[in-house]
Amino acid sequence: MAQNSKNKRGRPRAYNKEVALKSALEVFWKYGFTGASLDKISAATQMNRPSLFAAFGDKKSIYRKSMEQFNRDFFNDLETALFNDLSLEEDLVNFYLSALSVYQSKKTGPLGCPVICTATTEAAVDSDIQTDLANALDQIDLALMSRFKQAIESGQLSSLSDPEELGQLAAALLHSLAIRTRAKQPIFEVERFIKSSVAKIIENSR
Amino acid sequence: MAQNSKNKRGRPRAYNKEVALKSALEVFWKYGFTGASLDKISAATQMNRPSLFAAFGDKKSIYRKSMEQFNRDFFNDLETALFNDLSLEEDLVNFYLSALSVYQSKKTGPLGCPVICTATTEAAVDSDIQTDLANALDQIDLALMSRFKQAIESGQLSSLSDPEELGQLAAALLHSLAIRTRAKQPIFEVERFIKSSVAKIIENSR
DNA sequence: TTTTTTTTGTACCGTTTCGCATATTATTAG
DNA sequence: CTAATAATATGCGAAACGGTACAAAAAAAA
Repeated sequence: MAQNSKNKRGRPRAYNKEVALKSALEVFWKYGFTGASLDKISAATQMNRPSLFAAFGDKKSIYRKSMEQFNRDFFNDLETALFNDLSLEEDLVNFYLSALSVYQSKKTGPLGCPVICTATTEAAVDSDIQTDLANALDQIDLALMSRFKQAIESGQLSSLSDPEELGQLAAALLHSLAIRTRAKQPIFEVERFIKSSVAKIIENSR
Repeated sequence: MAQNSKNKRGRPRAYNKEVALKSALEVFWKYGFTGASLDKISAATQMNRPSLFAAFGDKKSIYRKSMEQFNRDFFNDLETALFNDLSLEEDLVNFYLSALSVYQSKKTGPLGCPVICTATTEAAVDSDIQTDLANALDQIDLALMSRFKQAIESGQLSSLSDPEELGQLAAALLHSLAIRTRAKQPIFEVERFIKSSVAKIIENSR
């Protein structure tokens, strides 16, 4: 399809929006919304401050757009793992392991979930970010609920179990994982936590 | 007792350390560590900035001390609820309800847990705060583990169940509660979440 | 080439930040 | 009443903050 679309008039931009947002995300991920200065973002994206503003708007807009992009990609990965037609237990474990690989991905040290770990602070003073966060949490709840519903319909879970309640409990595991990863609890064994918790959640609903 | 101890030389201090730290906490609770300015804290405590410094040290020290005080009080309440010699299920539900009453206590709107919701952001850039957070999480894990151990010993839970794994799963519920409260998820029913989750955790270990 | 368009790069503005230096006030000791 | 002590109150200063005005640069159109 090409149609290179580079027939535009002025000076060509030196950045790529998606790449730049990803770099901006890294800064917010580490420093949080308030702690991330535009100078740091400017350095990370290699864009001047006026270019940043022209491309994405003010600081809050950059933040929300970078989180939106992260959410989109991250959620795609999670859903792929969760709806992989394996057993419920395997799909769930893979779901958490997939999340964990992102939460631990930073070379600078594990930073947990950028949304849960930074938007939560800001949610109290900014209703837009609060809404973004609530929506992100809803999305996770719903995806898990949907997976449990599927398991009930396919007979893997008792029809007496409530998919909404199961979904919210399973989501709590993810929230905890996000926090614990960033806190770097020394004695915490992540994989044991994941496997034993998944087993407990499923076990009683057979 | 008494020995009024007010035999001190200079001008008497106009503040009470504990009360001041509590006021400072409110500011950090809402704005987070970075977002809370010393001017806001000064206004909330009705202490001048130099008095703040003389009493508690720099901003980070104020933060850590106010969180420490909160943790002490909060954890006391939680343990009281958790070790109340009721059934495991009742004690657990009361444990979460007790936490919830704090998480929702702000008139300005529910702010969740001050430690989980603000220290998490800062943990990535400050190793002291990261350690404080990790210790706080450990403390919760251990208390819950201890309660499960008690339930196993008293025969309420199967001796095959692992108290450490149960404790960490139960703690995850608390983490989730802290976040969800601050995010103000519209469709989320807290008490149903608590009761159904507690039931699921216990049910399968009978 | 010249003009037009779009982005980049430099530099600045007004505000807010934290920490501290200094002056003032209130209390006790002598 | 005076001196010593320990707090409060005022205010400064260097740095960092977010946002923007304006000039330089790079490309297409004429």
